[in-house]
Amino acid sequence: MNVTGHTRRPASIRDVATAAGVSYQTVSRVINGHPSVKPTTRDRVLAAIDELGFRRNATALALASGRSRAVTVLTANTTHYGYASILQGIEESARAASYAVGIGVLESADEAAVAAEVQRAADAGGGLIVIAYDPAGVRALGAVPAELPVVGVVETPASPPGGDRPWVWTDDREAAYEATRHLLSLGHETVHYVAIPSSTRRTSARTSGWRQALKEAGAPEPRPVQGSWGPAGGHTAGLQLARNPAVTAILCGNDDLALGVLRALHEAGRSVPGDVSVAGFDDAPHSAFLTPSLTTVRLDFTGLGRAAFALLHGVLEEAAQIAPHPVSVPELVVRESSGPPPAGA
Amino acid sequence: MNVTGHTRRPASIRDVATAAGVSYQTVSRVINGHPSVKPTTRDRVLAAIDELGFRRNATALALASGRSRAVTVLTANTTHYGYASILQGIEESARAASYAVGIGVLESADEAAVAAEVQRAADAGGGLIVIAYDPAGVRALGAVPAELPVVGVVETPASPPGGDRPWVWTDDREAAYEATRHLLSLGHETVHYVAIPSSTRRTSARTSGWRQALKEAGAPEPRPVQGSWGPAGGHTAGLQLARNPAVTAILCGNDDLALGVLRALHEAGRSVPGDVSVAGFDDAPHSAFLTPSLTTVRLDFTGLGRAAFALLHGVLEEAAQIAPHPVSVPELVVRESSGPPPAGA
DNA sequence: GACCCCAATGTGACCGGTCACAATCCTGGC
DNA sequence: GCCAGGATTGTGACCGGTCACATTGGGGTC
Repeated sequence: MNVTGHTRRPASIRDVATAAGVSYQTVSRVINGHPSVKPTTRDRVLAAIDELGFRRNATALALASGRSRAVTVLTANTTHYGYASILQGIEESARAASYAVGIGVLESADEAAVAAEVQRAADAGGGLIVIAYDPAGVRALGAVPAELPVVGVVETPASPPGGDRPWVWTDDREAAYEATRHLLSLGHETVHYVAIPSSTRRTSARTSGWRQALKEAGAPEPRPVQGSWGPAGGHTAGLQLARNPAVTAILCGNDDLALGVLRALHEAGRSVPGDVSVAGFDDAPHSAFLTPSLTTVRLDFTGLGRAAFALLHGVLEEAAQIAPHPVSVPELVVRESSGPPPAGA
Repeated sequence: MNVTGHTRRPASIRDVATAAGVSYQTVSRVINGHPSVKPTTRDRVLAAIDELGFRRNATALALASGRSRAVTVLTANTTHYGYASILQGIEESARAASYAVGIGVLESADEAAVAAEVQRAADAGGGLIVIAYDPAGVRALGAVPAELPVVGVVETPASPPGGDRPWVWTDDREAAYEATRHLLSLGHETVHYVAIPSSTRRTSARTSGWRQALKEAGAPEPRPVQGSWGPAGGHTAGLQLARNPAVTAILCGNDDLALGVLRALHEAGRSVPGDVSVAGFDDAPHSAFLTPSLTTVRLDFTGLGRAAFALLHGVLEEAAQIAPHPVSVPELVVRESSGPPPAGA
């Protein structure tokens, strides 16, 4: 360890080289684990490295070699549970692989703004992971230049927005299908749906899973209510649905939405699950502790993030053991907010 | 724009130079806005830049100049509301200043693990922002080498863990004080406290604000109940408090904790605010939509993040207009979960 | 018309690594 | 005892920028 105090510039490989009495190239070989270095020499170099507290300069490495061991995550949001968990999963495995993680937030879905963000991310070097659950993300994924290594975390793999690139996804369709079936199986005539904003013009995977379950059961298909991402949107949608006495079951695009719906029903004087059943999506940490606790579908966002990184890692290094389809299985969690419809209905 | 298709290596300043018939240094001057370049020349260079689609290589810039326009945020968590919001605030202003944002998660508070993370962050170059609301963060802040530009987001500015470095903080003490006073003013004999884990051994700012309010009112000071960060911890603590019929008011270290407490009280058959009043901390997005909606203290985490970045920015560049004490003012938000104590009490 | 000065531009070295290739050292085979 | 050939090690150039300094070209001033 360097105890001399004068820690001016950090030591470079040439400093280490002179200290060990070898050439800088030999030092380079040692830190890269190159086989043909005489053990004696290696030890001398390692001693010098330790003595000078040498650390390989990541910037220089990136410049000289081209590879940068870095991922930039492009996302429209960092605070929502799902997004944050994906990010956490990415960071976790990136750290394990000693990759640096950068983030870029897509504040607006505006074409120019998105393009600028993608550019910035590209400038950072390394790989890219784009969370494409929303219009901004989808647009960003599409704006990534073809030569850049990128993995998309997408809502649904069908009809890729950005060509044939690697994606990961959760089976939202199946998840929505199961949740809807659960509600129907309790005896509800049909299930209403409060949607999160769709990432594209097309019908979202969640919506189509819900629709399929209704169709299979021969249940009437009400028009989905458009929500936003947060509880406020759910609240608005919930007030609207609460006015309709025929509504006895509501599936929500995510748990925050469900929270808002729960509140709206309470304000409208309709009890849950006595009058109306509510189910959410994601199993956010607080959902189990609501009153009533929320029936929801648990999605493994962290695992999704890990899978995304693994995929990117495979693309960036040929040590690629890419899991073919890293789809995690959604799990229905039944809690207090769902039950049979009221006797009269 | 480059339309030739063959986008091999991106253009460098030397490519631009030959294209414009000048030396690379002149190109460098143009992209840096150096004054002494003849307008004619500048235009020629700009044309070449546009033609070749040149973008300055951030890595090379960092290596050659030393400055890297990057911040790394070190945090123990990315999913909790407060942390995520701070991160969002940082990213927001970093983007505005065209700084890259990196994140490093302190998964364990273990000394060696923390030191490793700090090292990694240091290797990334640029500045550092450490969120030091918890033991891992505090330890990380302490482990940052003196020569590294760093800003700490700390719980309380007194008795700095890392020497006399720049920090930002919110006035948690005042916030807790106000919340407690609010509950006392409703007529409660005293206020119980469910604490978030303290960042240090010492009494946290929130705890001491609560204590002060009690003392001033001459109210008895019950022992704080130790919670965790999430709803589960609040639930456990809440069940414990619910057993004590004397408890009529509970202040919680954050809204997630309060959520758990609310649930526990419900399970114990104690109504809120009829039997017990509950107040939280942070004003998370869902708190307004709980049933009952949560009385809490709103803290401007995003603003805190912005302030942290501004401070760091000032340290990194002498264009430093550092706001002296970027303390945002907490605001009490009274909702349904707090009210007068039951008549009999 | 000589001289000086400053605006405008170019040259070489350097940041801290890597890569490709050259040079040296040993060691065994004949 | 000589030489081939692999094991070790060293040299020079380069990645794409910046920095410090040298060089050129006019436009005053006297």
